[in-house]
Amino acid sequence: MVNQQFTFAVHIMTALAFSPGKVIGSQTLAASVNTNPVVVRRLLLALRRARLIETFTGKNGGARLRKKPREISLVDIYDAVEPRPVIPVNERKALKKCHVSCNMKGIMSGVAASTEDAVRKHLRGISLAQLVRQVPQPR
Amino acid sequence: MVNQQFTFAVHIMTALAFSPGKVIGSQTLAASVNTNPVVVRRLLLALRRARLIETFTGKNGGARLRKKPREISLVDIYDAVEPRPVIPVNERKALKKCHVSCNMKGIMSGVAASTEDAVRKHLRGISLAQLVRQVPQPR
DNA sequence: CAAACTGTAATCAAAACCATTACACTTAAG
DNA sequence: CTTAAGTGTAATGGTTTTGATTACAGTTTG
Repeated sequence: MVNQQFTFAVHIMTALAFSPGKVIGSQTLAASVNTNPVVVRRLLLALRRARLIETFTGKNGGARLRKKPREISLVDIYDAVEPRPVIPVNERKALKKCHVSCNMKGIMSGVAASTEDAVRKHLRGISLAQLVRQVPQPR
Repeated sequence: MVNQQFTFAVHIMTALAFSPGKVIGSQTLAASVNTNPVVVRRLLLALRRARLIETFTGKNGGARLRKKPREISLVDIYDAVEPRPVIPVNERKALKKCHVSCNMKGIMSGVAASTEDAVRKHLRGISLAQLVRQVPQPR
């Protein structure tokens, strides 16, 4: 399986959205995701850079959403963690005497870019609020 | 990200489409992609399984398209090589006492599936003929 | 001041990828 | 019918990517 950072980040954001206003530590989040607190902290930094959350150091520190779940879409999270492109372009050098080889990089770049757009457009249509709503709420 | 198999396969198919009816060997294709013939042959097998090409063993062997480029879309190639999902779901076991943790797998599965659909739908709209048309034709 | 955190660097191990070697089998051509 | 040129396929190896872990300095609360 490839790069779970996006998956982890969505999990973290859903957890934060599930406890509105509450500051949650990386330890707790890591337990929910079932990974290491350092892995979580690295993602929290990325999410903070994207201004989706704020973090607090020191005792009782942790993270909290900066926007309402309704105002956060999955593309925001996607952009925050900057995963590698869905379709990687072959960067090796082309065979000079081959027309196809010489043009494939440009052609595939187009395919890769439009596919990336399609993914981002799709993710833009899914809000964090929608995901939180799918968690049974026994509160 | 999807691995380069899809990218390689598209390159191979474009090369085959560029020389209609001609049987091309894995050596030649490998040179165009700039990879190893064995890598190409493995992809050719996948493309054959998907009935997109036919292959010939023995001297002057190689591969050839079974359909017109206009009738082959990138999703056909995508399905042939079966890349890993664009969004991997976290398969680890959930933290029992955490509602979010217990439901994330289901929630992310939905996101992953719909994203995969979006990618496939996008690729369905791109034909091999369109790609070949982007190769300058000095013939 | 002590306890509980974050921020961050460094290191490790496992997994994913692709390249490569090797070789049996097939076919075309002389 | 023999040779050259291919495919089909397994096995192995090296590199890169990823995520886990350890370590520790700095921050904040009580």
